[in-house]
Amino acid sequence: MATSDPVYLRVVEDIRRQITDGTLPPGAPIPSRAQLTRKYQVGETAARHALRVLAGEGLIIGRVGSGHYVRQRPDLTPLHRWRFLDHPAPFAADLQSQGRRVTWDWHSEPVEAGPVIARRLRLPESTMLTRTRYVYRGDGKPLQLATSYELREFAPHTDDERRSVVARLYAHGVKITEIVESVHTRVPRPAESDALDLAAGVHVLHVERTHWAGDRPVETSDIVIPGDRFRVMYSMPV
Amino acid sequence: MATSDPVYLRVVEDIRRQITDGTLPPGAPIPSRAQLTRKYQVGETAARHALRVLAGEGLIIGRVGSGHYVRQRPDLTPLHRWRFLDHPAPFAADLQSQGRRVTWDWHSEPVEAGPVIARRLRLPESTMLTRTRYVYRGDGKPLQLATSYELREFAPHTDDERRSVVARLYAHGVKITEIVESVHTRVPRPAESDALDLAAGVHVLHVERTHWAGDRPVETSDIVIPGDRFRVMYSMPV
DNA sequence: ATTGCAAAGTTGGGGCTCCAGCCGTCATCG
DNA sequence: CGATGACGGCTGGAGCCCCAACTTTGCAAT
Repeated sequence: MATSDPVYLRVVEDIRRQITDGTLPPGAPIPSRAQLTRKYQVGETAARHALRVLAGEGLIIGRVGSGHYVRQRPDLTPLHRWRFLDHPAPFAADLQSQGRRVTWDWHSEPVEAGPVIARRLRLPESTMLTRTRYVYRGDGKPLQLATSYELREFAPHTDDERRSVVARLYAHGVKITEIVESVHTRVPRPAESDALDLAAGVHVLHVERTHWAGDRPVETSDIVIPGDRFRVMYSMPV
Repeated sequence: MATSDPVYLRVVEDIRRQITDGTLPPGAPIPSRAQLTRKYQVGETAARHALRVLAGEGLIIGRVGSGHYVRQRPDLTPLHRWRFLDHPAPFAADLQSQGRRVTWDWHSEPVEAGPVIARRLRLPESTMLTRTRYVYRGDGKPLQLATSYELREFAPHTDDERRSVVARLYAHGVKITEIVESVHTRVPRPAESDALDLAAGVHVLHVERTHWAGDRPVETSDIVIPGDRFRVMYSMPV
């Protein structure tokens, strides 16, 4: 705008425009630091900063040794961690710190993908998937519903495999390059109210998470957490 | 964790701990770049990066020429902009770009603060405040309810003054040093459903915004925007 | 006592450089 | 023909430096 706009902004705005208008589609490589300095006639510092800003906005993702790429869902801000309103600790850590027992409930019977999951995994609706369900419990009451879906060949067998999706898929030769999370609050569905034993009017936080290997979604999960006890808050990795 | 943790993390973790455990209260000054390099025996680059990361987490705020300070609400992530799900433009810009008429509806009759607003402004409940209400309309239907409260002496008189809170208060010798926003989605209250003519089951986005001058809150506002058309998303300034 | 001003300190933008560790590719060797 | 290893490119961490713009402070002059 002004006569003396920061130099790095020129780079940021140009690349941002190319991503939002589709010139650079999801997965497309962004020029490297060295290339940017030549292309925009800026110093390396400005080029680095521009890349960091774009990564902070969730438009691109940097992969060490490889380069920067347009994220699969540049429209969704990456979630770094979220917090309870009256609790400084991140949610996952919070569960542990309160000494709540976590039980694993794994369903190995294959299920049909269905329209929602099929769209997220780019598969035909009739594809048979493995459904893994974790139910976190504390004081005997369910605290969270988490269901993940993946191809049967990736199904976990040991408890260790159940713990880390990334490590398990890596063992199958599938390398997770990106995790996309979409978070919002909403009214719980009847089935969720039932399962979580919710009082009327209580909201839930809904997290949709998809693991990508390159341009291919390979695993997706839904987490439903009851509560008006927190607000969704984001903290960006810098 | 590992043997070779980044240097800047030591600084980040130490300051973060001091903020979360109350050693550094809201408003407290953070050591400057030069002081950090001496105190932690790190380079200036590491010190700067540490400050940037903490600012990115919403724990501290940098003021040019003055220094870095603990934010008044380090528990709330600062909102940079938010987006529609199916719209790349930020919300405010979006309204303008769609050519929607914005009407100003300013109530000069003083109102009592009441418990919620009084707590946010740290005033007695009986304090008489000026209530300024903006109602954005498009196609004749209300699009957004925004109500802001402030001391009567700061009341706006011209349309220009109504536009910028920061500029108006500055004219009164009150300098805004920080803006704290808390955002969440929820079920609309009956009065809001009425005013915004909402269908049953439609959620609203609720933004609570407070302007701070030093350690004193001087103006606060509530914005209620209807819609399941968007998700709350944050993009941190880096 | 009040005003004005200069000096010192601080942030944010920017430049340059070096290096470890990682990734891909390509050529060479068994 | 397949495996191995070397090499170049890339990111992220880190160091040092310079400067403009801004704030704060303290001193000096009115």
